[in-house]
Amino acid sequence: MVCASDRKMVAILLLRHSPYQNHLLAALSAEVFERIEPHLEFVAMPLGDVLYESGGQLQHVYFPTTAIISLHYILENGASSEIAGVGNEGVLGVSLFMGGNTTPSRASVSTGGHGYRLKQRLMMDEFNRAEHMMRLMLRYTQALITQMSQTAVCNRHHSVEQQLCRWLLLTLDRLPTNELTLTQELIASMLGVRREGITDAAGNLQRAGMISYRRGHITVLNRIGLEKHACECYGVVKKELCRLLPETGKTHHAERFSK
Amino acid sequence: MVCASDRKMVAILLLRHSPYQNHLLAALSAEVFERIEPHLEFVAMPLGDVLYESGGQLQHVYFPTTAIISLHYILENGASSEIAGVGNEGVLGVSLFMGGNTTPSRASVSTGGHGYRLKQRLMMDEFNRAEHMMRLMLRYTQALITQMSQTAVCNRHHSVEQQLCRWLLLTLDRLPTNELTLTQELIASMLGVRREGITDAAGNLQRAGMISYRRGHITVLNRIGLEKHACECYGVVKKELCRLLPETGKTHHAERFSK
DNA sequence: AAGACTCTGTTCGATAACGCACATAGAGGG
DNA sequence: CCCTCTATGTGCGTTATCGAACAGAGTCTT
Repeated sequence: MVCASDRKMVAILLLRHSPYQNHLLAALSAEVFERIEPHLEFVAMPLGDVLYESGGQLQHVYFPTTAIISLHYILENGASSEIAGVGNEGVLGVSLFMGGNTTPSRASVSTGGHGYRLKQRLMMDEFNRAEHMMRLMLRYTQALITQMSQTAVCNRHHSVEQQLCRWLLLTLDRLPTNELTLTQELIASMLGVRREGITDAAGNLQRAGMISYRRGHITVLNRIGLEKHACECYGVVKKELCRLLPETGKTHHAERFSK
Repeated sequence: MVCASDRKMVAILLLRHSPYQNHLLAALSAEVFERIEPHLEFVAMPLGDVLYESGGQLQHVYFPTTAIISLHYILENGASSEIAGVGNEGVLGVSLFMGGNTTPSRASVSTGGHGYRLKQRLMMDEFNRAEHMMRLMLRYTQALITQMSQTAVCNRHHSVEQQLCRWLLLTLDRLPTNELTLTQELIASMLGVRREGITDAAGNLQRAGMISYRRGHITVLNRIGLEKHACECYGVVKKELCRLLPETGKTHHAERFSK
């Protein structure tokens, strides 16, 4: 029988599906991990899937590996904005262990992929039983809080173009490639602006040589350029994540924030 | 010797300073409360006082009674926005027990008054030792998360006038009177908009008979009207707070959200 | 290969908020 | 009581984003 850390290496080397692709799961102690592993359920998360509806009861927490989940709030008039995103660095469903069980926002898949989920009951048992799990989850929650506050300030003070840069970078950090598969329409609904605004901004970035795109695909050509063009918000969110969860390791890119 | 609940009644009847004026402290079990009471330090919180600076180390958590604290984020260019407010319904310094110890925002007093504080060390001891304290703090933190997300969406989609209504209502809920003592300039910096924008919006509300104001003082005349005029955001934040912390009792007003 | 559909580019006027300049008017200190 | 300081009111022109309408272009289906 191989031990947990061996399996971790194997999974990474082969780039097969593995719970270790999620940074939080990977940061668990061997003891905790081995206890929950049998209960981790591998799930497909196709684009658009709604994992929970505003006010609904949470049955699971989700640890995305290749998928990205968007938490967004839908106003009475139908307008909406993304409040935060959750990728392989995090977990969906913090309200479960925070004690609220529901939140007034919707969680839907913004980048199709896979992930693992854990039943509410098991998560709570673990949270209450293992100091380690609780600390990790609370620190992640604080990183999420940072992301939300930053979104609030950014919405008020920065241009659509700057926000687009921030959003692209945050999304890129959760992907293994430098190509995003999504339409301008979708990005617009994430940022809560008009689709035309994204067309404008993306056009500018393309002319500046930072990105290149075609129907439903965006390739980032110059990451450093994007970072310079983005507002400070990206850096703050990134730095806080690294500070709060150093054991989750560095993301694919963005080494300059990993200090 | 009087017991805790006797003292609570006495404090309320006499309207003297008492830790029970803070809803979270009041919601603690007698056992926990009696343990921390000797360590609660009564502090004055004059307008403008900075309780902590972005990135600074937290030495205490603060439980406001009559003061209101504003968490705001200050951008590199000096612009700023309030991300959330903390009054007698809450506690300042959640990052302490969430495990981060610092947050990238500034906390300053937006309405002068008083409160109690507890040393970091004692707070942590209690958090780790008493299940009750931990649950309460986590549920409050989730309410705070709701407030932050709502701020993000509100910043994007609602007019200055609607936001002013929301802000007035939230502030009013934390005060025993229906008069706020602050300048338009100050409100503007809270909402992250121009002072002239507030002058406009406040003028409209006054003409509509909902408020009346003079230099540095705003009196709310028609609370129901304000609620109707505000965006949905106020109600959502309020309802979540009541849902998550029912034991903190209803606020002075806003009974319609206490369902 | 053709057609349908969806995504992207572009236009136009409308609107909300900004930035600045300056006038007026309370409030508090000497 | 006057004077000064600061808060509030108002009027510009400027800018960013919105809202709606439509043309072109890619992609997928049949």
